[in-house]
Amino acid sequence: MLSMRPELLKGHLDALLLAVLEDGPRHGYAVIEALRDGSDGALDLPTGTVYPALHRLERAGLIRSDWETVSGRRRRAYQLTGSGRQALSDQRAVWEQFSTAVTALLMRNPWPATT
Amino acid sequence: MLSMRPELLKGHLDALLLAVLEDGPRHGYAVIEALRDGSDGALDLPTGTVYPALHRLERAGLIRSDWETVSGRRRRAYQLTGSGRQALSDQRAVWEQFSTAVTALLMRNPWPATT
DNA sequence: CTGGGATATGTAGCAACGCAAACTATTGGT
DNA sequence: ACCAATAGTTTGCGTTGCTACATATCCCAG
Repeated sequence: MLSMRPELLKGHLDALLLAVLEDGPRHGYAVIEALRDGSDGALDLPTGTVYPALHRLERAGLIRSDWETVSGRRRRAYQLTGSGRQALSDQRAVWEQFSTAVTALLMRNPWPATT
Repeated sequence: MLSMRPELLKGHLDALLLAVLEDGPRHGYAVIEALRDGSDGALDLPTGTVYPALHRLERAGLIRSDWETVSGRRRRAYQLTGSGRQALSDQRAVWEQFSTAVTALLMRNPWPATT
C-alpha cells in the first residue's frame, strides 16, 4: 500500500462524496466505509476530513441532511440535491479531462483514439 | 474547455514537472509549454505556479539548474537528479493507484477487462 | 525609432483544503 | 467494569497553487 501524500486528494474529494451518495442516503460514517471499500482500501479517510467536507457540501446546497436515530445512535443521513446531481455530473467530466491530461503527461501515452 | 478548479492539481504538479524533465534539460518557460502542448491545452499553468514549484523541487534535491545565456536571454535549465528520477518513478506508481481508485469510485465501472 | 508581443524569470500575499488531534456520546460484547 | 466499534464535531496547522505585479531582453510592425 503506497503512502499517498494528503494533497493528492485536494479538489477531488467533493466529487467522491457526491458519487458515494448517488445511490441513496448515507450517513458520514457509512460514507467513509464506502470510500474505503470502493477503493480497495486505498482511500481510508479520517473523520476530520470527511465530516467538514460534508458540511461544506451542505452549505453549498449540493447535499442535504436529515437526523435519524437508529438503535439509540443519532446519525445524520445525507442525500444529493438536484444541484448536487448536476455537480456530480460536471465533476465526472472534469475528472475525465484531468486524469486524461495527467496520464498523458506522466505515462506519455498519446491520446487514446476513441474510447 | 472545462474550467478546472485550481485545487485539482494540488499534489500532482511535482510529478508532472519531473516527467517533463525526464527527456532532458528544459528551462521554466519551456516546461510550461511542454505541459500545455502535452495535455492538449488542458494544463496551461501560470508562471506564478511553475517557477516556485521548480524552486521547491530544486531545494528538495530532485532537480538541479544551470544558468545559460541564449541570444542575450538568461535562462535556467533544469535537469533531473538521481533522486529526482527515483521520485518520478514513485510518483508514477502513486498516480496509478490514486487515479484507479478515484475512477473506480467515480465511474463505478468495475475495471473493464480488456477493451 | 517606438510600441508591443513573445520570451524569460521572479516574488508577496491570499485562499482553500485535507489532516492530525482532541473531544463527546452510545451500544454491545467480555 | 472495561473497551472496541459506531457516530459525530471542532480547532488549528501546513502545504500549495494562483493572482497580481515587477523586471528585462529580443524582435517585428508601424
